[in-house]
Amino acid sequence: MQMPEKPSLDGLEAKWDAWWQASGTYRFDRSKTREQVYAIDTPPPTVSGSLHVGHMLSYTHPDLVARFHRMRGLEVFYPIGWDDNGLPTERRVQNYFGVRCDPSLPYDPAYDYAALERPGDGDQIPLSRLNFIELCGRLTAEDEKAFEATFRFLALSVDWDHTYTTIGERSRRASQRAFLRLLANGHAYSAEAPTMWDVDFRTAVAQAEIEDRDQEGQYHRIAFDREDGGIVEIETSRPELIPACVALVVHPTDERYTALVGSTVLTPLFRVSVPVMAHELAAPEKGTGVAMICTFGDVTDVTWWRELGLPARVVMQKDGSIGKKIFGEPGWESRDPEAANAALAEIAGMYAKKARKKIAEMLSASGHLLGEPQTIRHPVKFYENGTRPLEVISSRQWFVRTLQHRPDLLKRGSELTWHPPYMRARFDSWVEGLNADWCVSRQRFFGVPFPVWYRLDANGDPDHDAPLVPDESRLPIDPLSDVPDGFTAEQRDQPGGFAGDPDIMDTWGTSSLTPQIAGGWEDDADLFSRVFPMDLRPQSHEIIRTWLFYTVLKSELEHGSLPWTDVGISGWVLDPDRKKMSKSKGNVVTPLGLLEQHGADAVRYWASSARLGSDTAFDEQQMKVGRKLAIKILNASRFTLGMEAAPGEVTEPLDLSMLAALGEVVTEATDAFAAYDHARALDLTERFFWAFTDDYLELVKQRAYGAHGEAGAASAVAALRTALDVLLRLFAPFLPYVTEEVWSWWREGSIHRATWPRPDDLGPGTAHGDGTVYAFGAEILTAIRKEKALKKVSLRAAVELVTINDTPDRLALMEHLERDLIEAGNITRIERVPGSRSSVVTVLAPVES
RNA sequence: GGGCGCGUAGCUCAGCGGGAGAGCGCUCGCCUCACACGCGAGAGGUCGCAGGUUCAAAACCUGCCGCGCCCACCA
Repeated sequence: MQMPEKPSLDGLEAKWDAWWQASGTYRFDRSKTREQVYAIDTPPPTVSGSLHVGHMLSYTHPDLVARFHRMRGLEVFYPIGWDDNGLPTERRVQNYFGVRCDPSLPYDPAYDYAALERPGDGDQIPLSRLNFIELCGRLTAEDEKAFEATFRFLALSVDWDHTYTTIGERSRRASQRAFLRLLANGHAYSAEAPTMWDVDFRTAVAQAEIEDRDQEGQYHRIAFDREDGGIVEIETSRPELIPACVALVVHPTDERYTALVGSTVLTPLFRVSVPVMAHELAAPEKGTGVAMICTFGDVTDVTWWRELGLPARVVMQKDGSIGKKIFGEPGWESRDPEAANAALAEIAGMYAKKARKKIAEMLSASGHLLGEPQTIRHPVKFYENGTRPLEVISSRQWFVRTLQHRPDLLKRGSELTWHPPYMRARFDSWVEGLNADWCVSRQRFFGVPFPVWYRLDANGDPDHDAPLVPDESRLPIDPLSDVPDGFTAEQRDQPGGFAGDPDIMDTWGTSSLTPQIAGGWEDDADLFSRVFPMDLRPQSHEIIRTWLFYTVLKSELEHGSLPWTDVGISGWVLDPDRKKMSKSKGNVVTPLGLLEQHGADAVRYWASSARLGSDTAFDEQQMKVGRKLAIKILNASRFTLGMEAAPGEVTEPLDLSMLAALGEVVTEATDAFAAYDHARALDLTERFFWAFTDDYLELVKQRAYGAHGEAGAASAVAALRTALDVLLRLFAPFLPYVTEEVWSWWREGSIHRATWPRPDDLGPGTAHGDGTVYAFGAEILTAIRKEKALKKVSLRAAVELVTINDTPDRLALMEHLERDLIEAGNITRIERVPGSRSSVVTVLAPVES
């Protein structure tokens, strides 16, 4: 036995991480069949900055499950990826290097990126699309190394030979293949349609990436002139869109306005004749009950525009400014084109906010603004990463059908086993609230391109209705570099030639395929058959509507099945103010700093004590408790294994009773773990362990040293070792480093490949024993200690007499405890008084001077 | 506006039909030959509020109040 004189936690992480990697402890054995495999669809963290404290929580949870099932004999498929593609990375690269992507520039294969690596440079150096993509790849590769180091410190038992990136070749191939198949079977389509648009990033965004933010705005009460005299009053928070107004709308049953429906009114300033129409969505209680329909102020406008068959007069441009249009031309008829053009010229080029103020002034001057604008707070839609409100802009985009699959998706949601179950409500409410198909194209650069080209007609106009697609064997392709079959490179962007689709996919277009990418879908059909559908999707709750939803959708459309059977939802880490731990705070408290300060086992202990689904307070105190537990395990192990007496048969009733009690813990902890309640499994184990060291060790210590002969010592040492062996394995998923360290002192191989304990491991005695003797012994010991504490004497202080008043049944147990108690309490004599009460009276010996 | 979750000792939480609990913190002790990075003991709570069901409610039902989150068409 190799046991250090003074055991310590220092350096355990580096030592065992290296050993695990070298011995392939967590390597996936792909010879196992699907039934023998437990597969986890690990979240690929976004590589656009640093890990934060929340990651320590949400990545520890699946690791606990992985280690539990691995020890139970399943082969665990536990891959990990890095989500590097997407807008957050582009933004980070732009800020980090001071560059911007200019797709009009030619690619420079010899570009000197080293010259750029001056963080903080504010210059906007233009880079070609491919150079920009290469630069993104360089930075994310650095981040990925740092992420891996932190996760390995945390002891995630992933197979580090099995990693992927979402911009990598396998991910691009899988994403493009999935897209082509969706296109082929009609689940994907492109359309020129109004979509939510971020004017800063200049890209379409999907419903899932939109969030409401409460903003200040102004209600403007505005008069529209009726052509037969009189006015109609409307209220709007967006008067700058009056030039884009195509109609007014009222509710069909709103008697105030019934007579108006069918008439026309003139828009103020622009003098455009627009109809007053009726539609169910008009809310009589909002504003005046008359709404202005613009192309497009919001998504309701889109509905009205479509359902009422209105024309489009768009003034909002893709950069968020008001464009120049010419009134008087077809589609832009006005009763006074000159005035209309003059009015538009006043606001052209302005962004929405400025134009709003300007047009309010103009309306005021013309007498169409009624009263003062009323300041209000109202929800405004933003892209989740954006800073300016979204606009509705009409453009050509790719969509994946979701609306028509709603019933199937709800059914899939109900087939999933959710941990905790109530999280399913979030999935359901999201699916039920879907109002648009998934807009999956982005007008960005660092992502997976759509693998399609378009024929150009003689005028050079693309034929979007019949895209040219590559054979799947060519994937992945870049349509802006690669050439479709039957064409030559010279025909690119030439009339009669072809053009590549310039867009990339929503980052979720790739992330929604993590089970397929990690599982080797099509690239490695053999592997895929052994891991898919997977067992567990661990994730946090705020991405149920994105990652979880899209993954279920893709799996349904491609495989007609769920991608996994179980979902485990981790909560958030809250700072002491009960707010979600913010990025800035997360940067002050870095994961690596925490791991170094408290030790990985301690951080894992904190994470493990949080149940799935519930948010958790960031609590370094709890990490200190975890560290104390790990140190206690070291010391208790050293004590147990340092006993000189040889272990023998467990014969003493106290020893058998302790093992029986531990058997109960094994059963309950196993059940809890199997039900994804890791926190309960830890709690049960920890509770037993502390009582084990405080009471059991104290009770048998002297006997184990040989105070009552060889047989008594042999029984105690055997029981101690058996208990230690089982406790170490129960602790192993939570505290992988300290348990591996102790295991290495006296056992072969890794504890993380050892068998998860079963009640049978506690020996035959447990079959007919129970914890009664052990519990009673602890109770008496506590009573004696209490007396000493109250008398403020040492726990070694001699006790002259202990009188135990109790029922005959319980007193009978003393037969098995008396000798051990006398040693543990330094007692001269124990007297038993039969009765009905349960009490212990202790008489201390006089203190010797 | 709809939905979900949570309100138990100063803090973090467990308990979810019959004893109000744990850890931390606090107080008081103890160098006891595994551990002073330790050990022992103690104080501390009308279990958010109000009704109801029950022999019995922290736990079940109803209604409030508070907190957090998810969803919802910006007039």
